Amino acid sequence: MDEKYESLKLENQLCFPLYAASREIVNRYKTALDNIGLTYTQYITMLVMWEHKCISVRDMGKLLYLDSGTLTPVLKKLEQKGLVLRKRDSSDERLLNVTLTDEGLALREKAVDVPQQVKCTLNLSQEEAIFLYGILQKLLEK
Amino acid sequence: MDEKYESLKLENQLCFPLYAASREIVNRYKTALDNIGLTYTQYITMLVMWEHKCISVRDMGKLLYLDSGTLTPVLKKLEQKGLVLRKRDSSDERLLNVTLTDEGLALREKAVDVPQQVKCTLNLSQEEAIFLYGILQKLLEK
DNA sequence: CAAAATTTAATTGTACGCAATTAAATTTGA
DNA sequence: TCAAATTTAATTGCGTACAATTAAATTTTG
Repeated sequence: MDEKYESLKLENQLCFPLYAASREIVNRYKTALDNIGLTYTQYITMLVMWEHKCISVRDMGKLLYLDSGTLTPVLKKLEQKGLVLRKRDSSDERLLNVTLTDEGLALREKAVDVPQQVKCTLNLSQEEAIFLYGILQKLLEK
Repeated sequence: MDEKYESLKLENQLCFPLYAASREIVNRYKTALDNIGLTYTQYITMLVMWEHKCISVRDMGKLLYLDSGTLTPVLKKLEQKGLVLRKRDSSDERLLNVTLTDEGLALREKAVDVPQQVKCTLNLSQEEAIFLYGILQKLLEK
């Protein structure tokens, strides 16, 4: 009788637990990130900086799937904190290069055990984690 | 040498693809939801309304893992659109009951093929979808 | 019973995300 | 070559998320 609307039940949505779990995990980072003075978005931005040392906003956006509308204010905040520098590329003034400062690099020492702190609070087996990672990558493919 | 920082590489984070995939999926709902005039948050709120007809903000919050800080403005917007009514519970004035209007119920007819429209754009097999669902539920457990 | 504790929704303030637009720099192509 | 198209970051505006606080209603407890 109500079969017609079966697909609209919350429990039949795949999107919803994905959305809820994402927020839940970001929340579990909160305590660990508070200790190093970063928000989650600032943290993943710093993960990119620690790997690349210098990168354009464009390339950062590709790695994080975020546009300048989101990144510009985040990067300005990180600059305020003294963790990065923002400077136009001399050979292409459209590009803005973001570079890691000594202070930004130093923060990595404090961030190094953040992943472990959070992993402890998750209930996934190694196998589940790997499978989940694979599926999520597939979802992210264009 | 750099092993110490291996855990801080973006590709070794489980949280990041979860966060990125969640945003990606919400985005894939955009076109279908634009057609019925809802945002994603308004949509999942309406999913609850279509199932329950009448529910308190408190219970809605438990189902969606959202607090009144998020829900109050969403529900006010849905009320503006004429899709729901907001009224204090007569036996406990602390509670605010949200009820579906005829217009809100009518919108379900237009929403009924939203899930199918979005599912088409995903690349997951039935098995993968079920496994993903199970893992996400596990993540959402307290 | 009455004071204290709890529950509930709303409000306030901060920080995203993202679409759309703008403006500047660069590249392309007739 | 130089006008048109493209690329890039910034800006603007809207809609969440969420912590912290507030205020009202209810429940608990001494």
